Amino acid sequence: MGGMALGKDYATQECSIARALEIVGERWTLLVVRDALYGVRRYNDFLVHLGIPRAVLAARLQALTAEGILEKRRYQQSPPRDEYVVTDRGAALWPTLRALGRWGREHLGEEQLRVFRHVSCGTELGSYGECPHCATVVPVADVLMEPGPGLDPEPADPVSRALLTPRRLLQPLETPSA
Amino acid sequence: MGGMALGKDYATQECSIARALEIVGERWTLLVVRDALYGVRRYNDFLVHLGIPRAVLAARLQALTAEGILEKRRYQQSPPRDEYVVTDRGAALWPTLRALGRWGREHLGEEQLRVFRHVSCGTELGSYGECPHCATVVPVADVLMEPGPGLDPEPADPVSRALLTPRRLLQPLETPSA
DNA sequence: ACCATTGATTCGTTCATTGAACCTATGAGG
DNA sequence: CCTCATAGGTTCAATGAACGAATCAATGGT
Repeated sequence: MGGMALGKDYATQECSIARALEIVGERWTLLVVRDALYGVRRYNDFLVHLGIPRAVLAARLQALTAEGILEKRRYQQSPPRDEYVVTDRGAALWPTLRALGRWGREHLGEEQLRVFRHVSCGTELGSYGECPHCATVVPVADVLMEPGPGLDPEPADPVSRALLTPRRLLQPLETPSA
Repeated sequence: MGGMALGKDYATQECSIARALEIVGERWTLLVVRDALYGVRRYNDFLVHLGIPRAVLAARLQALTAEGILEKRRYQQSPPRDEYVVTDRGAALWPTLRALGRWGREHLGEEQLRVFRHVSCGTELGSYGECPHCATVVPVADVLMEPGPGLDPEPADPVSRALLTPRRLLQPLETPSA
């Protein structure tokens, strides 16, 4: 199938976690998926927001597309331009990212950088992305993201600035790009 | 503090997920934590179960200890021998690993390799590690792990064999070691 | 003709991973 | 006392991946 070059797979492991990490466990990969869930779709937006080397970004986008986590789609013909959109399989990584982010905040002693709420009731999400109030798993598209108290209110790059306004996950990001 | 050498951190990222990945995002690290949650504690048991290079294992154990995810403790004096035990901070990574494993099984088309149940009622855990019957999030120590239908019933190494018997998470693994 | 934008590829340097070999401390057996 | 076995590592050369700067390609605007 895709890459799976030497040393990239956990050969001896008979484990779903290991299989998952073979796909999304490389450096930068989960941050690309995170940005995609936040609504980032364009090569240049990933680039400036992540501060990732261009070659690595190209490799990750290709690998994620090959694995069906992102989908490459042409959004304009006349200078041919492509964007990368999360698929259902990619959106299904939300609970993992939510759990990881929550662990990071609770155990690395940070201020809250982003707040995630159930859009229909306003309740803040639990560790796995569930709504404690409604006692249901919140679909990714119904998650509202707001800036938390610890987040820089005047970030340098336009993508970070666009991500300051409260927005639903998956909602495509509009970049001023000027 | 510990490592954080050049290129190991996601410098521009103001994000709890990125902070978390700086600690547990390197190759092998989450599998070491997984094994620790399964009850593996000894250098040699990690080694044979993971098939990890010795130098990398030593580096990861040291880093995880420095970050307070594992605790190094002497379990016998006379030939001085140490074991690595998960701390609360390490156990708090369970939701992340649970979410990742679930994604791996559901989206990479695998048979179920391990089954996790609420020990007090026997109900299989839901998508986000909760008990559907008791309607609570199950503490890590109350999770019962059993082999699933897809798991090899006659594995080669003694650690995998010891992990075949139903057991609670965190419960120390007894290795026949002969 | 020239410059700007978007989405990349190429390339030399640096860093991390790998696997084999070696080292240390101790105890057991002969 | 000598040797082997065990547990827990360290050292090293070779390979692979990441980094960042430079370049390229297609198009459109002025």
